[in-house]
Amino acid sequence: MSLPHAILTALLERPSSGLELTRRFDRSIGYFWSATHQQIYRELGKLEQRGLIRALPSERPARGQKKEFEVLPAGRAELAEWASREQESKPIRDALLLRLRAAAVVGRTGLDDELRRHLAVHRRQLAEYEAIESRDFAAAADPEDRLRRLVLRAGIGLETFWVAWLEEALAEVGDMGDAEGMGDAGADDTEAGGRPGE
Amino acid sequence: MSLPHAILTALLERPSSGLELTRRFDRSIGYFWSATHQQIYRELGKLEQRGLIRALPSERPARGQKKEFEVLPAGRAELAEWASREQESKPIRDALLLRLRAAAVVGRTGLDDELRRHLAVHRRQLAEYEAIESRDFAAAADPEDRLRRLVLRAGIGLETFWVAWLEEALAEVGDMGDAEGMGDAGADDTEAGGRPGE
DNA sequence: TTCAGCATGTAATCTGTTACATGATTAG
DNA sequence: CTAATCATGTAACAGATTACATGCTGAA
Repeated sequence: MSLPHAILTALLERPSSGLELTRRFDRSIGYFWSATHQQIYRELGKLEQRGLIRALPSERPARGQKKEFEVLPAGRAELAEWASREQESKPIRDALLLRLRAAAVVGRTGLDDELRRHLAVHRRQLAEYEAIESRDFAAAADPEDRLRRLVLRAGIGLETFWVAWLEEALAEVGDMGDAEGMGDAGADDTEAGGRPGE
Repeated sequence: MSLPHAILTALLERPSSGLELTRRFDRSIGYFWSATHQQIYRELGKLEQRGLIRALPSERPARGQKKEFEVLPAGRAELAEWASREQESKPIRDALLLRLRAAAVVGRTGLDDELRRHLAVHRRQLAEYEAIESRDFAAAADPEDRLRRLVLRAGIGLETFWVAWLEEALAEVGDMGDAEGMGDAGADDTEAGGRPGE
């Protein structure tokens, strides 16, 4: 149930049309909560029905015409309530880690190319975040900007971690030689977190 | 499309029944790809239909009776193909970061309690990973275990990051005083990654 | 006047979540 | 024999993804 709240936050920061929101989700908010335009339009419809946002009056409201939304007081209240509610964070869900685990059983074909590719992606993302930080938050003073900077620093920290881990992984994998580990080594009991209790 | 491959990996490591898989997903594999028992049973059914796994012959196959599965050669091939295929990693999707962003607009009520709560969770998880590492991977030698250890080290790195970031966040938020920032400060143009291009 | 790009939307499908249903086994 | 637990499932729904459909606007 986070997408509607992501949209409310974005609309409070600036009233926007569906496509404008989509573009902003490709950049700022979307850095940690992505959404496609289909999701956004559907959710805008629901939020309007619930009376949390409204379309700004337009001369010609029609299909293909721009339609801007703003947050109503009920929407702000709903967002404030959600933001202060207890919520558990979801566990990690990362396909690359899963693939490494699979590679331990079916072989490491193409693994180092893939690690290198991901390393390049994370290095680029890290550089982007750092550019944003020095451009927009060189002297963050008010609480609002300090909170936004904190969020950005989470992105920087995460990308920094991935870069470091991928470098470690490449060194490890490069060190293993060409043996592919295709044999049925899966019969042993070793499993991260599992040896004694399986 | 990762859940079937997570299951294939787990079954190659050890043939199991649905509930056994569920328990293993609560620990090792589930640390980075979680799944409920309903998802697992549904997926086991599909994998069996596709001829990628089969149920081990049992005396009395019936409802309520344990039913163990093993991976067929076609399943191993499918997993090997998937593991070597190019795949993009999904962007970050974290509700806590979203809530910080919302808090910048609607106020920080209850935020520091929530940060403290998350900090405790991540500290506990980090300790758990570290215990697993020293217990199961004190002397990892073969490539299979080195890959599994690498995956575990990703978990350790991520939790380490979160602990550090949450400590930083608590210091920042504690430093902001009791002003709640409820004013309509959202009308300014500042947005992480957005100032010039919005 | 046609084409590219902007803008809004629908439909189908897949994945994940929550709630519930049912049978088998074992301890008291 | 009853309750707890193990074990396998079904159903309904919510959320996310992919593909497609439609209308408007301005430039070549």
